[in-house]
Amino acid sequence: MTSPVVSSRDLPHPAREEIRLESVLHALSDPMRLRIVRELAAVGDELSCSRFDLPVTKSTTTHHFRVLREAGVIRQIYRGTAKMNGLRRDDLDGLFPGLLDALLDAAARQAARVGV
Amino acid sequence: MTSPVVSSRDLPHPAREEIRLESVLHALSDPMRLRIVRELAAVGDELSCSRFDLPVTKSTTTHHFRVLREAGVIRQIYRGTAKMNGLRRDDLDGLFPGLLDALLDAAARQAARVGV
DNA sequence: CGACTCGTACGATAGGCATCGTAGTACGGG
DNA sequence: CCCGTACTACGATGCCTATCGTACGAGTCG
Repeated sequence: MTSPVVSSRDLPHPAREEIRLESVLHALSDPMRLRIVRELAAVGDELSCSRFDLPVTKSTTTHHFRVLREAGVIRQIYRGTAKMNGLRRDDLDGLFPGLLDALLDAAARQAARVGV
Repeated sequence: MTSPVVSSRDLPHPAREEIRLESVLHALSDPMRLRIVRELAAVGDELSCSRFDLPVTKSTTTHHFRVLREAGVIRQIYRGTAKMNGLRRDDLDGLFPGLLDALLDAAARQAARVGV
């Protein structure tokens, strides 16, 4: 059978059962990463890394996306030269029902309170 | 009027409006501190530090309680030689409705899944 | 007072991590 | 085939932090 590889480069993701709450919380405890996740949730679709306008260098951006991926918060796949990022909403909702929405709501409330 | 000081030693707590989501998530991203908060929520009352049987020294325990207090997750007051710890549920619920319950539920689910 | 318990303070240590810069790899288009 | 774009890898740096041990302070009880 022909190989089902979509892209030649694959990225390691934790399986749903391997996702740890502590790692998710740690990933979201960084302002830059929380911002990324909020933006992903707002768009509701996959976004390439370059679509984010973060006040850090590309190296640092790569680092943050890797932390989010290894924590199981986002899924990353290569599509051409772009690296698409999507929230693992189904996995997170399956493991921790209501948590992601509560977190996003909390972040939105704080943003509204403190000022974007 | 006579001074309303209950105990001679007072501890610094962030006001409700000063509590930051990132700090709360960071505080709860440590297994030891998540365990403390889960126990506090389960009991539903104040507990002295010594009521917790944690696999770390007393110095480290003190450190974890301080992180939780400075993040605004718990409130600590001295009562005699004991230092009582209580969840700041009203403040957290006021700032981030549903978040604490979602977090506690998520922690309980993971504990049930992985094994206490 | 004196002993004991509870918790703190301080220093040390080892590891983690957010950030950067530079050099490099993968892919797509002319 | 060469170039540009997108992202990575690696090393450095400075800061934060989880942990410990020891020495100390504050209360309580005999």
